[in-house]
Amino acid sequence: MVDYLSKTAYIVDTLDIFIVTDRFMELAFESPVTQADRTFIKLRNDIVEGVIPSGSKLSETELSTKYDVSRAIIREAINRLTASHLVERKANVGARVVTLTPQGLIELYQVREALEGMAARLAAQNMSDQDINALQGLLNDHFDEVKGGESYYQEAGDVDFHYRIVLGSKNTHLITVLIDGIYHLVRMYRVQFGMAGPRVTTAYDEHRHVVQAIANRDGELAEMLMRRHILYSKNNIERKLLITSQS
Amino acid sequence: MVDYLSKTAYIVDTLDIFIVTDRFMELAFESPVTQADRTFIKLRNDIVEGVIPSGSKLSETELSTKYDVSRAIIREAINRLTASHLVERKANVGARVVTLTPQGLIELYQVREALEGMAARLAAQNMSDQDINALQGLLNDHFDEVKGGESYYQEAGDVDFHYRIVLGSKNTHLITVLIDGIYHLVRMYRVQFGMAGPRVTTAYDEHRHVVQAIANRDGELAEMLMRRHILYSKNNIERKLLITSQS
DNA sequence: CCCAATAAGATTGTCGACAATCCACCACCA
DNA sequence: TGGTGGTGGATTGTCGACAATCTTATTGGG
Repeated sequence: MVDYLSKTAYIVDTLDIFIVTDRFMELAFESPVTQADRTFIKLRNDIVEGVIPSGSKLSETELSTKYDVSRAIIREAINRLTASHLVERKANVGARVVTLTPQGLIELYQVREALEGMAARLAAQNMSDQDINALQGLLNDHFDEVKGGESYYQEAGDVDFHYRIVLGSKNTHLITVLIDGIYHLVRMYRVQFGMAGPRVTTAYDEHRHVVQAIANRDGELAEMLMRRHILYSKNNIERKLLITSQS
Repeated sequence: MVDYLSKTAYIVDTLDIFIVTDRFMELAFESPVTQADRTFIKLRNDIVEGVIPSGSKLSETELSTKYDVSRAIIREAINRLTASHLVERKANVGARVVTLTPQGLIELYQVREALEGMAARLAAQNMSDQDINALQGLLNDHFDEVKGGESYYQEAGDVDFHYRIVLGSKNTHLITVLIDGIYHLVRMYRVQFGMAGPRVTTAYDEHRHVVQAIANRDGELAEMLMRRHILYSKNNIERKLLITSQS
């Protein structure tokens, strides 16, 4: 299993590297290394970005020629993607990219709410003072950006914020389920349903309150605030979905 | 991905069949079918039951002779076990069965608390009246057993109870993460740290209260009660761990 | 004309062999 | 003697071919 807390992590998305800032880079660059790893990451990225359309079939032979590896490697990659809930597989039939639905998005955010709420609670109890300081510094940087009108930085900032808190929980299960699994799906929804920027300033305030609760070592409050933050985010996305589906 | 809500589920543990009662059997018997599936289930069971000791190395060649299948199948099984957090794998080195630690048990129960709490909340909103009736009937049966002193049924009853609520959430992610992943680890801890029976009557009351909240369609309360139930359970196990480690 | 059984084609499942990597042991040198 | 570098053995990673299964098209019957 990937251990994000020590330096032995061996699988990390090459794309998230550009989202998560500086001090996590060291983790991120540690060893993808086997060919199955690389193919898995490429495939995952193509799926998340929509290069391989949602709902389409994943032919093993086709992919093996496309990515120039043997079928065994494609199979392993597909198996891992199945574990991440990015593709579904039926025995003797094949694998398909998951189809994105409003219902699926809602279910996803319900799980996020539960897990990240707990992560915030644990972070309040397990993060070092130093980590908390860094987190506050991060928020200040974001504030300057938001204030300066560079609102397109918000997405990266949001991801970074959530990553840090999840990692701060020091709970291996939480970390892997969220970072290896759910976050990729979330990003897939974001990209393919086309929801970037907004909600910048209010989200920023919510982040600040969560961090404040963590700094006060108030796990219960941190959990409540984080759950609300995610709930608002869900509502916001749902609203956007309704609008775009009407137009 | 396994779809427990429809009838297309294709991977189900053969052992859980004996734990989960009647009306889920139909789901459970649906198609294990590919050889990799069977090997995966056998291997998982041997790991959970401790036949393959916690922390031991999983040699692919050795297992392939032992289970009489090719190495490719063993590799696929190991990959799935890795996704379930039952084994850990390092590139070019090999796979090992996870080592069980008190810390790991605590982390596991933290995740359970978050996920099953949410499951109870969603079950209150998504279970059919009919399902709720069945659940209440189940509890009554358990009551008779507990009253009659057959407390060894409690473990099965407990598992059944939790399964139903998780399935009642109707949330695919919750269902797969808990049933395919976390529950097997929980059982592994139960078996190998040797913690069967007790806490029967109090746990029974807690179950009853949760069901009552669900019947009242009070999701918020159901979540709170479920979280407490799991928290108590965790504390109980921790206490036992301390005792056994002292003696 | 519609439905069912069947056969051909294509896709996934499984296997054994070869290549790349790691690990432990041993020799060699400071 | 302690450490460093290399070598041999064993294990994992990768590959292409064959077997089993599903899907689709076709043919025959009602």
